Amino acid sequence: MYKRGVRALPRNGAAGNGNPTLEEVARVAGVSRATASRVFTASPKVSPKARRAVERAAEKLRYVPNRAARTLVTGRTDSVGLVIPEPTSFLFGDPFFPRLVRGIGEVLSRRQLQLVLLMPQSKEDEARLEGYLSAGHVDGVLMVSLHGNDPLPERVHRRGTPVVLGGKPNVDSPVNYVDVDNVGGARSAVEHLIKIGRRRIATVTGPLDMGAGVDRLQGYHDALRQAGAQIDPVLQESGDFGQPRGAKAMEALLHRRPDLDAVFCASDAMAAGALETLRRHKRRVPQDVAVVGFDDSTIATSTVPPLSSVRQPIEEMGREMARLLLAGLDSPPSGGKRVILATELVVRASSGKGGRE
Amino acid sequence: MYKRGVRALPRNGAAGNGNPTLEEVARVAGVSRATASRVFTASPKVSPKARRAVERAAEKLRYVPNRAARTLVTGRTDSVGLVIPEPTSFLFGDPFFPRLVRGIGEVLSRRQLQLVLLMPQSKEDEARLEGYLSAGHVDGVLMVSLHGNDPLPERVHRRGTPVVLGGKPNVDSPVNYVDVDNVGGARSAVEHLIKIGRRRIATVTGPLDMGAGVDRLQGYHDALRQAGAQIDPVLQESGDFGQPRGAKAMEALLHRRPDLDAVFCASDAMAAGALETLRRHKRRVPQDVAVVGFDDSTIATSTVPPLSSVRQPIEEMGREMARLLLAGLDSPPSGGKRVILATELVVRASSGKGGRE
DNA sequence: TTGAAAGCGGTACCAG
DNA sequence: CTGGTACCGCTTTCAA
Repeated sequence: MYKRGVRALPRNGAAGNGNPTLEEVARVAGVSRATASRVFTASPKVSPKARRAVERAAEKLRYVPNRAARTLVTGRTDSVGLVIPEPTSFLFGDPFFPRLVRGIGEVLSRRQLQLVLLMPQSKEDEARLEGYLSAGHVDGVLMVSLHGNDPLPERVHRRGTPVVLGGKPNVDSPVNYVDVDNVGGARSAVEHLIKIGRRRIATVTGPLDMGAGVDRLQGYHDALRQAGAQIDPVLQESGDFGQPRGAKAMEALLHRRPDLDAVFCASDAMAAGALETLRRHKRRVPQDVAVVGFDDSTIATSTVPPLSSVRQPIEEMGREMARLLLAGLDSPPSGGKRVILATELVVRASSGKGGRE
Repeated sequence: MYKRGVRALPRNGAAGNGNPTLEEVARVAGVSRATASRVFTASPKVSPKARRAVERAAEKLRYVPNRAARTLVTGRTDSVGLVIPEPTSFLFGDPFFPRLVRGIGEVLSRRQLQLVLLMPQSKEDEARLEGYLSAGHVDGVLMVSLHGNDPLPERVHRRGTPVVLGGKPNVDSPVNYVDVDNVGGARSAVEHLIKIGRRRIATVTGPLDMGAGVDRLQGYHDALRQAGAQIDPVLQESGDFGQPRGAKAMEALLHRRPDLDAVFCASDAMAAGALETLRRHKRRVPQDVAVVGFDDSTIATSTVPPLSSVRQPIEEMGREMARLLLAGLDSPPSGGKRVILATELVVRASSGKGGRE
């Protein structure tokens, strides 16, 4: 009874194409499949002669190992997914993401891991994505820009796939995450505004269904409270990190409190929007209204006047996420690890020299 | 002699985690593995009773089919890769990509295919990527923004993986592609400039290692030649599609030909850069110098004055790429299919009313 | 150092 | 309609 070659015609399924298999390489090299395999798994115990024979055969046949087969036995895919559930227009417009991806890529690339970016655009996409991630397409998952109480990370985590979040999840969750000190950053921004003598300090918040949005608002509150100031909801308007909403929010704030003398925006893009509105309303910046943003992105230096802003180490955040994931790849399922990175206030003309102090 | 459960301890490799297998689902459901499999492959021949039993068991065990195993036998992964070999800063900055991704995503999503974005950042990344793509991680590959004579698409194509390019490859290649009519678009832009009476028409080209760059320059030449004008290399400066280079190129052109009266830029971003430079040199647009861009992106309407530009159907290009790939997924390896989409000139103030005609 | 063989978790053919 | 079973291509004992 044969074990192979029983069929008259090759079955049509089978890895689709007629790519060479390890078996064929072994045959050409005149060794067993086991030995050939050892060559590709960098196993130590192979004679130089056998190794060369296999390498030559592989080259000749243009052999590439079938990942599905390898994954099936090793349980590894050597790739990790980065999930960003944002509309493409947002994803590609925000200067945050390229920096994050760069940081992540640096670390993963060194470990020969393939980074695949996944961008669910709808509820159905997310459902399918859960299957994709749970079914062993990737060894681990990084997720950022989660809104609301997205169940995806926990679900994937529960299936035994290592997960690291960028940004604190909204609900308490056993999933590892890396975040920047949003509370502290916002607090230092507002403290700075207080120090330069501003008293009616407004804020344009981020999306309040995201940790970053909530925390930056928290920092704003903390600083005011600590200075013994009242928290006035009229001085607070919510946004979405995008420039148009920043402009609109500023409009609303000016309407409600024409006498405000400073505004802290939870992103540079929104701060840029606020500047537009202030200009239209003939408010001088920083003389009449001081402005501080958050991110210290390229936007901050290209506005007129340049924006004071809270700098976050985004590349480092990406690197740290990747490192945390790598750690989780080797060791058994871990959870509850968190890393918080420091932020730093950068003062520029929008709240600095030329002001009225 | 047992076939299963021979080992005292479960082997540690094996799909890593202890996720439930089809075998277990079948056992719980009281049916054979074959029947259970039929339920998940949407095979018609299953009794309602058996089907329900399997579904219940699967639910209870939180079963998710192992993709590697399935792929190994079917040869399909139900995912397709989109390769964009650009630095992250460029990728995320250019308004071209979100629109393309949106178009692609629309079509793929409907077919339940997972889109994975791959962004090689270095030569090593590209080498690894070739392995990833060739090893059967994806059923098909879309590639855009290829520079020079990148061998990747042909290599992957030769391994039997369907490939569709966005943008004409530089060398003649058997790979399918979708492109917009860059030559025609550029020609109509320049014809328009001629028609409004401009005679010393300069151009800032795209990267000349890309089809889009070459073709738009070609269109510029065609229009001039057809009008019986000389082609003056002094009126030509090369760029990279990015805004800073557009500004610099304009600088150089003004220096060489202070009397130029129009400029055709191969991208809106570069046209925006050119506008900056013209403003700095106190040239009025369009009175002294008319400007036309390419892309008709959001940039075009936000500059002062708004830019005339060549509109390209980018979402449609994405959709068409996806459709072409889908066609290739079902049928045997095809090649040489090409789709060219029409472009359209949109005239705005930078070359229109208020001019000197 | 090497080869034989037992699976990894599915799919699909073949009998019944 | 169902179960038994032969693979898919590779890794990894186990013995030789």
